[in-house]
Amino acid sequence: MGKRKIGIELIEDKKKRIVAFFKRRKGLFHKASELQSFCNVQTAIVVFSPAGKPFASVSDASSMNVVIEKYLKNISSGDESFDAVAVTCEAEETKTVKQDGGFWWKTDKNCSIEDLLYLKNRLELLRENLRCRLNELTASSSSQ
Amino acid sequence: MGKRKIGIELIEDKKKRIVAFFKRRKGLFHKASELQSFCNVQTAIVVFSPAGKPFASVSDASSMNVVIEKYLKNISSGDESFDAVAVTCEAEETKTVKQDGGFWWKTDKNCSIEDLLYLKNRLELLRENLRCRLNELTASSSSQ
DNA sequence: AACTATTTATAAGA
DNA sequence: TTCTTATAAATAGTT
Repeated sequence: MGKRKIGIELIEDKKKRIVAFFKRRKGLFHKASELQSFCNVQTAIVVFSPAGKPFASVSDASSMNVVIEKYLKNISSGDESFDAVAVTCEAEETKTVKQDGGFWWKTDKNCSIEDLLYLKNRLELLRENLRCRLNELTASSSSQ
Repeated sequence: MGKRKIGIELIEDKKKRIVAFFKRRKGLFHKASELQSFCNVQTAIVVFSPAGKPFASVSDASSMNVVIEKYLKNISSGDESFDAVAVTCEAEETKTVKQDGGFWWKTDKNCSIEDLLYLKNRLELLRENLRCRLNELTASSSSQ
């Protein structure tokens, strides 16, 4: 949107990229707040700036936070039934990008078993990483 | 946006609300993916539909780790500026999409309403538990 | 930070 | 939902 259309690719000019990031982060959060107001739903968004600074937008004290909490709770309790929903995108992935503006969210109608298994594996990896981090924290504090 | 401007308030007509939710969830995730591509940044969004169905969009498999790691660090350092994740859900949504070599969008198809509500509840407890656990760890280590 | 030419997103309607 | 269309919003490039 704007004076010229830009392709779905990294904005090379660093300065422009930074400016675009702030404009778009603002826009994204605004959209989230509209969604909350119009539809009365919870939303949680986390975005890291190019410099690595986190920005978050949460509809209330739960959403994302809740996700993390639940996840950790799951880890500590050893409950294996936890099943979260996760989606992955690769920012610089350019393998099979569609040209007509038809993006990933408007294609498949069916979620394959493979997709679900892949997702499940991703989540299990995440849990393991969290477990390790907690172990570190626990170890460092108990060793005092 | 559209043929008429609507105020920032709940859309009373339930049917219109559902339709708006669908459109806007799609738009929100689209904006997130653009942000990722244009600025090469990580994003994470989680949304719960009025019916409690979770929808998520995470930039990549490791970003969720990053988000949580950052979240842990932020909490322990007392930095409250952190915010993340947006989620949207739609009661009858039954799509899951994968495309563009890494872009994922999972709505749901194989999960029951019960599963989703369970997930939602689990998520809503996560943060509190995390905070408590970190407080314990911080307290025990700093008191040494 | 503002402005504005354009592109996008989307509320209604079919 | 799905598509089209009239409008409102977002934003790229510019000042």
